[in-house]
Amino acid sequence: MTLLPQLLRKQLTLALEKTDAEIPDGFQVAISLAKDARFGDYQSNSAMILAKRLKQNPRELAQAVVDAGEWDSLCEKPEIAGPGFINFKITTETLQNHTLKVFSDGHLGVPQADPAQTIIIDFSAPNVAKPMHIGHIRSTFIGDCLNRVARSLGHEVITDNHIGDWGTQFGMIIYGWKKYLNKEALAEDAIRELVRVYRQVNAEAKADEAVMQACRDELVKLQQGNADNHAIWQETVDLSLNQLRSIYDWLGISFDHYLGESFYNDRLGPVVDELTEKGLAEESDGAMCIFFRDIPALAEKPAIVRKRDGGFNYATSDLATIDYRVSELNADKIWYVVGAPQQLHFQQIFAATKMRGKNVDMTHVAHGSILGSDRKIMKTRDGDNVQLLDVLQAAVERASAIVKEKNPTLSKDEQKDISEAIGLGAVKYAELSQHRMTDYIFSWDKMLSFQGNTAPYLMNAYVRTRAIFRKLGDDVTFSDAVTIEADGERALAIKLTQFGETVPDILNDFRPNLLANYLFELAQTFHSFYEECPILKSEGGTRASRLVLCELTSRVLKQGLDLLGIRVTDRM
RNA sequence: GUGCCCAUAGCUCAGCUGGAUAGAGCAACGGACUUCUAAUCCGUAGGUCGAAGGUUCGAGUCCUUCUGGGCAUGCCA
Repeated sequence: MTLLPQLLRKQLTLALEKTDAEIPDGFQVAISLAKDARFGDYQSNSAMILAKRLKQNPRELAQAVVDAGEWDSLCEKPEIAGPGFINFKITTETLQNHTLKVFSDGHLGVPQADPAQTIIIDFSAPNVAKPMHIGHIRSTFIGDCLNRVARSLGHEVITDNHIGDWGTQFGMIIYGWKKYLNKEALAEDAIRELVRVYRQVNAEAKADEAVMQACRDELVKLQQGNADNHAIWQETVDLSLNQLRSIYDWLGISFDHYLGESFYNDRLGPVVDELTEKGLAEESDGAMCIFFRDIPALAEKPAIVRKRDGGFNYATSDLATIDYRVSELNADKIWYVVGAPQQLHFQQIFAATKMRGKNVDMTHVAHGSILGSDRKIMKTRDGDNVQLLDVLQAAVERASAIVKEKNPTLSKDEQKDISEAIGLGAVKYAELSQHRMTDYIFSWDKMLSFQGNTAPYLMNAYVRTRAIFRKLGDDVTFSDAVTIEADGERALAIKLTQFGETVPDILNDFRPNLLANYLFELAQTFHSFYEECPILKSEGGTRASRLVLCELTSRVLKQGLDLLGIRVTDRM
């Protein structure tokens, strides 16, 4: 279905072509939301932009365009304001019809991508044998949201959790496993026990060179394929993954693949060989490096693909990963949802991929950092960061206390279900409603806030819609007419039609917060409508129309929140 | 040294490719619940958009310089 701004753009373009203005090549008119509802629904600044290029009077050009246009029933005759703004107000008739179209559209007005593309999203990527801490929520929630949005637009999405399951830390883990492991504790909470063992060995190794050497020996044995060490490593990975999966399950997040670093082990050597044969990598100070001499920003920043000691770096691993994704997974695009500090690394591997002649569109979807109370980044290595699970549990507990207080008659199961939806939703929304590049200091208040611009506010709007239909019973047949009279009805209807404009926008710059903002505004608009326009107490066509608006709000909120990874419940 | 990111109300943050009187939430103050869930609504108050220049009819947004923070910068990932 065609969105309202698209219809306006088409008419505006036709109008412009009828004037005698000389339109520069490639110039396209643009329609945006009206800055202020008093001006109308949509506006175009294109007359001013064009007039500037043509050195004409912007107001006169705007007037000529408006006069030349045929606006029919789409909108009132556009008004010109200020230096040359063109303001559009959709007619009531068009808005009513369009609202019905959205209501009967299976995608709620969201246009489907054509052609659909195969997109790999690489996100979350925690390390094995370590607990996820609060810093992991950014990549995890943003990645999951982009996955949901891209799928809803009709793309073929493959989610891949590129876990850190290989590396030097396994020397210490294996050494500790053999010497200090408590099997019972391992069965109880594997990651906790692995961390305990790792820390103990780490402390010893720092103090005792012999222990350090023993760890290195264990690592070498692992790398050379020693059966015992490989079995220990495998069990460590399996146990850790089980625990990670249970958190992902709780969060409603799933991955198509868990192709971690170890998966690419035997592909690293061949990558370096190929780079060397093609002359892309060269020896420097004993290491094999790719130089980017043609790219000023990277001219003095080579990427090391093989260390002096023969070991490989994560640049090598990422190049091998790209090969697999392109040749085996047929990726058109790869999105890396990884923190901003790794920008240089991605510039390098993207540049290297281009030099290798691979044709794949890659984006580093960077995000800011979560800072500790000392304003320092919470790094994965430090053990004493706030753990993700602790935050999630605290949020659910807090929600549970409030649910019990507000709605004591609910069954135990319902209370649990609702508390989880609210608590987990609140934490997700706190993350996703913020611009992804903003750094912020971790705050329990922020994560556990349930008032104002939060997930429970949006969920509450949904609950209000369901309460009405619960009261009405099952036998609701929706009217095939929407009549818009009250201000609250008009504001809600136009807002509802804008869901389909918002969702594709998210992927323009990978911004889940645009959707969060939209849904918050929708909920606000609905709450105002709800206060102003009684539904069940109204009659006839008004009632029927309001029920449609209410049901459509319900659907858009549910679907919109689902795209953020947030679940709704019928009561709360 | 070089590069990237950030600085907006008391606090936490929006502000899309330059556009109209810079917006929310929290906190504060004043109203609205025998009513479709008040986790709500309505209203009041709160700002030299870090500083100084520049481009433009128009700058929170673009350019330059400066200040103050964060991060990255050849053998961890």
